[in-house]
Amino acid sequence: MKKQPILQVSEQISAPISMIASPQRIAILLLIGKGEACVCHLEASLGWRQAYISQHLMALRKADILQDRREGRYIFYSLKDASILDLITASATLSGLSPETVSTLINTQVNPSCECPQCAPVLISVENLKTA
Amino acid sequence: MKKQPILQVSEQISAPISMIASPQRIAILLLIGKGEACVCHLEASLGWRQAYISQHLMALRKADILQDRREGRYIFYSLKDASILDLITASATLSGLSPETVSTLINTQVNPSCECPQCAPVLISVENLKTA
DNA sequence: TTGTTATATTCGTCTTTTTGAATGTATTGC
DNA sequence: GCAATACATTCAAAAAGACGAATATAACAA
Repeated sequence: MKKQPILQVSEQISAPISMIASPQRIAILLLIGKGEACVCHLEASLGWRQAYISQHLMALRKADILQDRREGRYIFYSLKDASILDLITASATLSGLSPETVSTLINTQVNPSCECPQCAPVLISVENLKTA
Repeated sequence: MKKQPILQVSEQISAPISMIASPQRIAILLLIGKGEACVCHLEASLGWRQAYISQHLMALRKADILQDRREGRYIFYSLKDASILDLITASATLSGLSPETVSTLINTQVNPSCECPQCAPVLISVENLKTA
């Protein structure tokens, strides 16, 4: 198969699409949304094994779609370029979903099953408040 | 792996993306663009075997991304929803390509190697013109 | 009807990707 | 130091997809 110029450009174009072309990747990206999410958060929200989630995160990080930030024992992932959400929204529209449906999913909600600093911020008891 | 609601929606969202997540599919869609293209046109432009192209066209048709129209011996394919080009453009932008680069590729140019009615319209000779 | 052209389809193999299992590493608390 | 927690990495099996070869169909022409 000869490599036509158009195929070379197409290879470049298809890179981001190919990277996120799976329900799992889409779900992870939606959960991260415009905010941050740690692995335990995704674990609690998706119900998958930790290692499995890390594999996807690793791939997305290597593809420069995600970036990570360590905070103590937790590592928070966020989108390197939020416009990847536009791509997801565009695909959702094509499959008949309303942009609103997507936006409600994009919002990073607190998950009560997750115990990371973001989902379960340390509560200050009344007694501690007094001394503060 | 349990199926969380978000995964079900993600499956729906990922359908169009997954369908076009390959350089070959992208190239074909760009060549069709907002116009029409027959298989022989794609064959001439891409330099691939006919059967191989037909396989991709068949898949894209079954996925409701393409529609076809027969005209004599030729079958012309066109996008069922031109907004799939927006998805392609969005991915191109993410990979650092300018929207202009994409638009120049989208234009359906005539290919001198293709002999379909669109690329090589029947020329009326001077003599035939006289009698017309 | 027979041949030719344009395209479709089926089948099998090969390559890639996905996913699970097991294990490794970094950080915190004791 | 040691144990526990949060996450990463490697490896291999399984599933999916890509691609080539061969063949089928549909329309036109003679």
